[in-house]
Amino acid sequence: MSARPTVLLVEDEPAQREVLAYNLEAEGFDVVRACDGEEALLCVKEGLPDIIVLDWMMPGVSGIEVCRRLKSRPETRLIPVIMLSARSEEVDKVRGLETGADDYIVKPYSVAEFMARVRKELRRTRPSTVGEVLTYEDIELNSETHRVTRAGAELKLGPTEFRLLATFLEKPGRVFSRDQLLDRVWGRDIYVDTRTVDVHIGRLRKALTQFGGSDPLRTVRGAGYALG
Amino acid sequence: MSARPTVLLVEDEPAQREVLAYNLEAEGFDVVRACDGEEALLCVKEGLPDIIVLDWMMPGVSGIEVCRRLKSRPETRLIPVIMLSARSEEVDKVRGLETGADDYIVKPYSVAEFMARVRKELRRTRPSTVGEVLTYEDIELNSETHRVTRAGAELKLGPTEFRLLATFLEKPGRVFSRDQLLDRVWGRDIYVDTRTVDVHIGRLRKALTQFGGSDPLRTVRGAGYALG
DNA sequence: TAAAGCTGTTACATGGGTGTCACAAAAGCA
DNA sequence: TGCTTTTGTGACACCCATGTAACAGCTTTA
Repeated sequence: MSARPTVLLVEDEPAQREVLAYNLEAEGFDVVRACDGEEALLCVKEGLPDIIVLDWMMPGVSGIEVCRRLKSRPETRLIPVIMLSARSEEVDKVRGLETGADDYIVKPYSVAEFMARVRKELRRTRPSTVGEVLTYEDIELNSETHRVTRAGAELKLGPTEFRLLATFLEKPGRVFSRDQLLDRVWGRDIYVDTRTVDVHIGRLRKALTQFGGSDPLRTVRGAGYALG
Repeated sequence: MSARPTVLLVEDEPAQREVLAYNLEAEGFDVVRACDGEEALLCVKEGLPDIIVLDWMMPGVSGIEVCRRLKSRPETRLIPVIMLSARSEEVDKVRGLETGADDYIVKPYSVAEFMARVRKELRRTRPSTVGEVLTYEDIELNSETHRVTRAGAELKLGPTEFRLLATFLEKPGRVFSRDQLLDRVWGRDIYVDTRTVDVHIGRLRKALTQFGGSDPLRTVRGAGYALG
């Protein structure tokens, strides 16, 4: 599956948030940041993350409430949730787990401990994540060596096409809207014309079929693109 | 590699120190003693030990400071460090781990436990750190003699190029970003311009091809560099 | 102490990747 | 069928990432 698991990091305090984000990104995770409960729920709706790190105390919708809602919906129930809290009382811990959180970290904690917990949860729920090779049919993308092959032949594609293909390979079959692709491939704060996506899809198609083979990309009119 | 691994034992209290030294020597280790942080750093500079046992509380440069310095330098980063401390508070433990210590033993401990931890760290790190010869195709790097050859001919390269090549040789094919290379080759807390990596890549390329042969380094546009 | 070697920075050339546009083609819709 | 909307794609100008020479500061060596 995904070589870059997506972590939804929900923490209202900027300093804390960025420290964790820095370490997660350094380890190769895609980090989606959220500052409060409402934003968190929105992000989950946008694109399902592979794991959620949730601060307990937040303005607005609290972490505990977010967790409760996620765990009560079938489509989000299986996403592991790690709760962060400043309170160490056993009572809180119990309540945290009762809402369905999969793990619970009490501040202060070391970054090493935090990373270990995240990896543990991901190992538990996505054993296939450990491999860094994404495949779909005869297409292989190795994110470690940055090489892409189709039916054994190496394909030459630019950085943008590479990330684009990687995005599709993470969730084969899923339809990505142009805006979602811009977010994931180009970056959240980049302003680029939507049609640029079309052009790069074209380039990716050309690259994927340069040695023959059918076009694996599907255009979903009015919605976006999908792999397979 | 030496049949007798060298242990650098840093402990200011003589009784403690001699008990540990006695047991280490009985098990066939070469023991180098140091009474404080400054002496410890000097010993490390003299000749790299295979493992370091470091007392937390010491006059002058503290154990935690010694550890931090060792872990921030590429040439000493891989030496395992075991911290000894009388404090068992969680806070201290966290701080100890954040400095990069590989293990942490809280006093009082049994000698058997101590020896077990030392053996464990050596088992973990020795195969890859001590006297290993790294190869890729016709390139050979001997970390013990600090010599590099290609197709049998000895290459002359500077310290930075040496560590750079060693980094690539540890994972041939893997793409390292410039930031990752700065972390691993220069050191985590060194601030150096990213482009410096490019220059040293160029120097390494020139060194590797000075007697002919193709350039084994691959530039991955927008991502970094890789060997092969 | 001088010489040699190494390092990090800067500046400049260059080539390839990028985004945008315009128009063609296709797909929906009435 | 005719019209509108959406998508495919060739062309092109731009500019950013990379390669590299030059240089000054620093450390090591003779």
